[in-house]
Amino acid sequence: MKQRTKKGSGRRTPKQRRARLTVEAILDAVVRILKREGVGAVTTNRIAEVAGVSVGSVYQYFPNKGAIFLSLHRRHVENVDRVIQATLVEHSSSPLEGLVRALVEAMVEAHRSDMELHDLLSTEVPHRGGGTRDFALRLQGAFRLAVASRQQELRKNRDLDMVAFTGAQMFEALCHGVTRRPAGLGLTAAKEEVVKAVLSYLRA
Amino acid sequence: MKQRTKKGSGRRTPKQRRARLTVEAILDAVVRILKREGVGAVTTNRIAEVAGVSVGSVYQYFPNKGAIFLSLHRRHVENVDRVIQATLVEHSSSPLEGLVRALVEAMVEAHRSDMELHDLLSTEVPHRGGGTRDFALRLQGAFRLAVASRQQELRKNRDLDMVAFTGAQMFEALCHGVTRRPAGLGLTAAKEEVVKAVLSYLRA
Amino acid sequence: MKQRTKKGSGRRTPKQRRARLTVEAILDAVVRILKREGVGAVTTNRIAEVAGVSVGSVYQYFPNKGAIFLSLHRRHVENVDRVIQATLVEHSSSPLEGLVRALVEAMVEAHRSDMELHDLLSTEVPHRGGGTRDFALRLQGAFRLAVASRQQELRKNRDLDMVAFTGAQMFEALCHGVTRRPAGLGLTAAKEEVVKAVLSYLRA
Amino acid sequence: MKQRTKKGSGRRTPKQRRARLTVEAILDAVVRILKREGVGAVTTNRIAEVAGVSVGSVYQYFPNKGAIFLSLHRRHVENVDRVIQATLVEHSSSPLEGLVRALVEAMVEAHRSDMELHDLLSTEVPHRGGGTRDFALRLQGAFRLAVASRQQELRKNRDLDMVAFTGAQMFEALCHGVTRRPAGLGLTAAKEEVVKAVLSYLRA
DNA sequence: CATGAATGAGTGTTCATTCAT
DNA sequence: AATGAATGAACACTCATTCAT
Repeated sequence: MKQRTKKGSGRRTPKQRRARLTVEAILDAVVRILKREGVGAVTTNRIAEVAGVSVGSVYQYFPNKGAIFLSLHRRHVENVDRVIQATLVEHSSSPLEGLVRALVEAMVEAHRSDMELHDLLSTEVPHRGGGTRDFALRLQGAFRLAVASRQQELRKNRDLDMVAFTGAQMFEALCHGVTRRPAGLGLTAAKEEVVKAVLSYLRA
Repeated sequence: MKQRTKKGSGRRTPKQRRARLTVEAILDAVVRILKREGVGAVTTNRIAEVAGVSVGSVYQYFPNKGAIFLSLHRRHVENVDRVIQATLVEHSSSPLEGLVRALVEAMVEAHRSDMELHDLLSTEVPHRGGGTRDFALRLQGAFRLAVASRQQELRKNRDLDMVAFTGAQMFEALCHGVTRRPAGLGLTAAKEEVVKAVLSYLRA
Repeated sequence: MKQRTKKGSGRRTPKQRRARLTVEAILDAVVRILKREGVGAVTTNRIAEVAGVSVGSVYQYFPNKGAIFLSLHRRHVENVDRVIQATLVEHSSSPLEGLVRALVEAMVEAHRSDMELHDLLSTEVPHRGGGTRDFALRLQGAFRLAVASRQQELRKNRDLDMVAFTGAQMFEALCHGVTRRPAGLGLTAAKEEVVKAVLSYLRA
Repeated sequence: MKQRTKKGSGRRTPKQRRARLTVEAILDAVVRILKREGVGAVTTNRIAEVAGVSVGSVYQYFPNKGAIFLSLHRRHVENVDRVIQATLVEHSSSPLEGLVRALVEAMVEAHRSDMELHDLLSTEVPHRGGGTRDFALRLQGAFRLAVASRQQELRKNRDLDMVAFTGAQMFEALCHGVTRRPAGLGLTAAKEEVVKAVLSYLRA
């Protein structure tokens, strides 16, 4: 209230900027520790140390350790979600195949950039559905939209809910799979296989 | 060395039987605590208490806490694996569709019986790939086998490795999905959708 | 030094008035927290919050947390002391019985108004004799005075120091007792009993 | 259940004996730290160190730090209570004066032996009525008993409840006072003054 | 003077693990 | 082999205090 930029622009007050920076520093610190030293090394004091702040500051922004992990999960999920939504919009008038290919491309890319982190997050960090559920639902929504507006490419009388649910499920799993594919399988081929799989299901 | 049955028969000594029982009691205790009280409540002392043995005994059979979780993971994976392998054998001469349907049926059943546990294990209990990797590979193997012996039902010149990998991936994800399907989707329909999805991919 | 009213009048500068107000706000905040949330909740930050000032301001007026409690103790003790001294003066020429009755009346009244606080202060807040000793001494002084000027009502050759000490002790304890009397004992009766007890000792 | 002495004697099993010993060691450690280093130095780790056990053991016998202080309070109160009750019984047929004198003697003695501790406990250690209330009630009970069986020494129609309440209150305060009397007042004289005060009240 | 974000030493408490019995 | 009391390193979290703005 006290400190406001003169114009009601989108710029944040210095306070808010600093806060956001600190929060990012903390989350990044967790990621760094996670990768370099494993979950066991992630203590609140270590986080503070690596983030270059004091433990007290960590607790200024997060009520407890769990909240930090949750935030991390959320950040990851939001990143991916953003990419997906953007792709969806960008290809709103492409034929199904183009859209699916773009989605696969985007998803795989989003994960390849930080796949190690994502793996750690999902296997080693406790997460009572922290946003994961949410993400799954949004992905379903995306699929529903994509399919609904392209009914002419699909067989009639298919249960849209079912298709969205199953399609989203398959899509996510297979995209993850790409980053984990055994040596010997090429990246491009693997992605193309995902596209093929998804399309063959949708068109079944 | 001291206590052995006189004959080298297959029967175990009482000692060994007791040991096996204790191990089972311990693993079951973990499951019970996990379900009723959450991961946070799973301490070695609590495990011993619920299992009806002393902490010392727990350490008689497991070198450390991690080993208990690993064993639990392994037990679960082995259960599922056993079912899969059995189905594979049983339907070794069925056509592809029959086999896939049977596999889905078996997999879903195996998970439905203890889906809550499996979810907890995979989201809340740290597991450095303990057996999960293994399981994925075996599943791929199963798919490779199934597909290889039914090449006539598939299009030619498909990369068997790729198909096995992608098929297995999809199969597992979708089967899991069935137990998590939104209210409104029937169980039978959901399973049939999985069959459809897998088949349409394999036959693509 | 900078800001002073031009004349050395008794009126305080606005600064000083504000300061006094802030100090009172802080002490009141402590009392409020003490009553509503217990000692455990009394942190310097909470005090500042409830007082409507910043932590920094709290430290402007008190060198540390202990000083706040000390001040509170002192404030309470001074309140009571003021009442006692006033009564003493007012009844300087009354006979012993009248004085004692008036003292009891005043003391009980002073405590009844904030007995809860006083109890908390004496049982839950650490206080290395902060002022309590002082108060006891002043009370003794009061008794010494009262008794010395009424020697004719007492038996001869009694040790004045002893009588003042014991009388003051008894007086304080019994007055406190009145506010803690078990249900069933009337207030007036309880006070009269204190008067009786003190008088019978002094006249013994 | 397992370990029992052959005869159902009062002897405890070694386990219980050891436990009791540890508990005592812990409480004694607190007292020692309290006296030598002040309340501020009483941390659970320090307690363990001084008691010669591990922190873990401290928590084996006390659920939390507060419980230790409570136990200490209780131990003190029980000590005093025991002495009082014993005196009461021993002098059940003495005249009032003898009983009161004995009670004062006992009480002062009980406190003189560890007056420093008692002061610290009541001024520096938080204690939400931990047994103090209880003790006050038992003391009242004692007085009621003492007075009731000696009605012939008292004036008629006095409210027994009132007398017990006020008498106990006075008794405790004055006995405490003895250990705090100003230099110049002799111990014997001070005690005798207490006797005089109590008697003169009871006989008023 | 006021502010309140930042600090970090220090605290209570837990829990995997050991080992004397 | 079984027991479970004892251990103590390690952790999450608090809060009195400071100081740049």
